[in-house]
Amino acid sequence: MKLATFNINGIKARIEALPRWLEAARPDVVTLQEIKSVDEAFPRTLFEDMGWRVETHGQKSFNGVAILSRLPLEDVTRGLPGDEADEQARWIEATVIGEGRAVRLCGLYLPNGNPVEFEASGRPIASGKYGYKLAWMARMEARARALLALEEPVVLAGDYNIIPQDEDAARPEVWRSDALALPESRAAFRRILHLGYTEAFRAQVQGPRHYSFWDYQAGAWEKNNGIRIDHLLLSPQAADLLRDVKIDKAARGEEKPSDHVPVWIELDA
DNA sequence: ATGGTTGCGTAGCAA
Repeated sequence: MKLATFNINGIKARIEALPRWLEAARPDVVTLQEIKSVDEAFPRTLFEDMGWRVETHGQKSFNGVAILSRLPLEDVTRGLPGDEADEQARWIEATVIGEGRAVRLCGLYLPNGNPVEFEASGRPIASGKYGYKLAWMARMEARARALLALEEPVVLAGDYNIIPQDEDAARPEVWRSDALALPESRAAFRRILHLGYTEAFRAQVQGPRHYSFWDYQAGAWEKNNGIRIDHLLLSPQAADLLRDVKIDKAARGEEKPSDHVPVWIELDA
């Protein structure tokens, strides 16, 4: 089973690039982030005509996640539990029915968290967008813990807006006081990992200069000034099935690209 | 130091 995650930065803007990538990469399932569309405006039939099942959790103008699948999906749920008042569309789950076995798949778009406010002492203040990010991650930790209790293959795939370590940025010094790299953000990410998840990419690839996002500005792509913020976390039962992982870097160099590239894994399922 | 870009939606925010 080939599972991918792809922050497309707007379905309307990627109406050509996304189908092109799907045809070339042929994943079985894809979680999409930043569809930036309400469910009714998502071009569902375009993908259904290509053979994809389509499940969206959209929102006007911002955020929005979706799952496209060639395999059957069951028990689709929308929204991250833990805050009924949260209206941001950043979480979708489905059970993917593979040939061998089923995988519980979560597609997530973790809050960016910028701008961060600081006290005079230099300590970040956990309020506003940064506070929302940390609170959201605490809710995700609870959901990730509950999913582990299933003792089944679980994949948490998406745009985490977390640079896990300095080696995951071309210019780590630029990100020191950014919500994507602040110690509290990284610690919250590690807390989820340390529940018992495996980060798929780092299970197979070591070392610097592996990125999944390059800013549109200031020639970031041309200078390879990127960051690695799109991740797939695997429960132990999923990690045991991991065969291959790849960041599809070439997608960033194609026509009208997203600022993120797809990351995919191959599971023995 | 500043501006550098793209998307959504048609101003200004988000990233």
